[in-house]
Parts: sequence; structure tokens; C-alpha cells
Amino acid sequence: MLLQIDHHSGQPIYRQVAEQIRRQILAGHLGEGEQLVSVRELAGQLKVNPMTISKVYSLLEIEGLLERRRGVGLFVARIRRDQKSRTKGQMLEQVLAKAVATAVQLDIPESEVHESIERLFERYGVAMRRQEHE
Amino acid sequence: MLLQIDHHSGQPIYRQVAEQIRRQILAGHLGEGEQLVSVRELAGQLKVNPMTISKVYSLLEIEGLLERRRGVGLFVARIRRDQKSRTKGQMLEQVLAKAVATAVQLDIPESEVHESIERLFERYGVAMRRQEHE
DNA sequence: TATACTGTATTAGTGCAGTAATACAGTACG
DNA sequence: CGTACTGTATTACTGCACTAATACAGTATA
Repeated sequence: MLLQIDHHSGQPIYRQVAEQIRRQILAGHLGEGEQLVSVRELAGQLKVNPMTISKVYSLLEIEGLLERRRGVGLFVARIRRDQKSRTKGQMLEQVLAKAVATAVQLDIPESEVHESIERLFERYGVAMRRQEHE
Repeated sequence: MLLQIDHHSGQPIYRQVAEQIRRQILAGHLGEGEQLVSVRELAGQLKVNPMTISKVYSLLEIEGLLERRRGVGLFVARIRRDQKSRTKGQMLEQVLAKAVATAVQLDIPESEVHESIERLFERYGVAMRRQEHE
């Protein structure tokens, strides 16, 4: 599992890690039933206190993304497809709602929002293709 | 000037106020050259320490939205149209970039993003119409 | 130049989110 | 049942963002 922390982002460590794991699960990069790296091991890799990682895992367990087995470890929970896509939809809508609110208050027309999104997607497409070649 | 503070939003006061004034300026609801309410007066209205408002004004001055005249007060700066629309565009793009990043990482297709935005705009439309009737 | 406004530099208080240390609890397995 | 793993409850430290109190500085105007 490839994780990285940006100590200068202002975002707390536990949220950065949680967000990355959450996305790996929802995107299917982290398979159902798969065991996660142990708290102490991940803490060691990231050079962070184990409690910080424990907090991350607890957070994701509450969200229903992880299942814990006492004394054994944490595993990616079985998630029903509809629930999964609903969660993904909610995450998207959360960020989009902010954007639309901004646009409305600044009197920016809907068409411009769509255009901007097209540009951004295009930019991502380019970035992805560059990544594939490396 | 109609401003409100939500003490339960978690967002600090000075940012809430700054954001609201910023949008009023960029949307043109607060005209060029117009004088702003004095620090002490606004602080009184919002029942907040004057320094908090001073901080807000300083912030907006640094952004180039306000001009200060020592001992007199603060005024909405003259902003060139192109700069204004550029600023607005940047604000929008900032929030949209996050949304697109989320979508890409979750493997959500671009079409779904556009649909979600249409829905959100529609919802806002309804809310606005309701407001007009009140 | 006195007064009644403007804004602000400085300093101090406060709360809380984030992180860490420590010690405790469950499980597997020889 | 001991050892070597799992995760975690409790407690405490720490830094910093936010807010506030106070006293100071500029300007207009009579």
C-alpha cells in the first residue's frame, strides 16, 4: 500500500491517511476481505505514533469500510455495491455542492461551470497518460 | 450590509465574515469606492471584538479587494473587470479542482459529474425562487 | 489644537485538535 | 501457558488558531 504524508499541507496526518485508504477501498484498489497493514507496522513506515494509525482505522471502521477482528487485525469490509456507489456519490456531491454554491453566489453561469470541469478533466487525462509512460 | 455568523459551523468568525464580504464585492453587490462599515460598528453589530473585524479587513486588503485610507476608513477597491472575472474564475476553479480530483480517484465518470451539477443547480434555482416570494 | 471619529500593533488568554507514551486486552500457536 | 503478535483505552503534552483587552496612531473638522 503506497501512502504518503505531506507535513506541510496543514491537513492532519490521520485525515490524510484515512482519505487515501478510503479512496483505495472505494476505487477497488484495496480488495474486499484484504487484511490491512498492522497498526504498528504502518506507524513505523510513516514514522508516526501507532495511536494515530489506530485512530485512522477506527474512523474507517465507523464508516463501515473496515471490519476488525480482535487480536487479529483489520480487514476491508464487505460492502454492497449499491452502498458503495451511494457512498461514492455522497463524497462527490459533498464537494460539488460547495462548488455550485460558490458559483451561484458569484453569479457564474452554469455553462461556465461545465466548461471548467471539462478543462479540469482534460488536464487529469493528460497527467494520467504521462504517469502510465513512466 | 447583511452579514451573519454561524457559531456552530466550526468555521472561525473572521473567515465567515471575510468570505461573505468577498463574495458581495465580487458579485457587485458592494460597489466600487463604497465605504465599508467601521470596524467598531460592525464589531458591535456582530457582537464580536473589533480586532476580529480588523483582521477581516486586513485580509481583504491584502487580496486587493479593499483599499484603506488612514484615519478615514476602508473602501472597496477599484478592480479591473478582467482581474475581477479572473479572481472569480480562480475561486471557482479552486473548489472544482477538488471535486474533479475526487471523481477521478473514485473512478466516477465525467458524465456523472455533469449530471450531479445540473441537479445541484436546479435545487438552488428552487431555493432562490422560494426566497423571492418571502 | 481638542475631540471624536477612523484603523491597528502588541500582548495575553483560551480552547481544542492532533499527537504521543504507557499500560492494558484479545488472539494464535508452539 | 508463554510468547509474540494483534488493536486500544487512558492520560498527558503541545502547539497553534482564534479571540479579546489595551493602548497607541492617523485624519477630519470645528
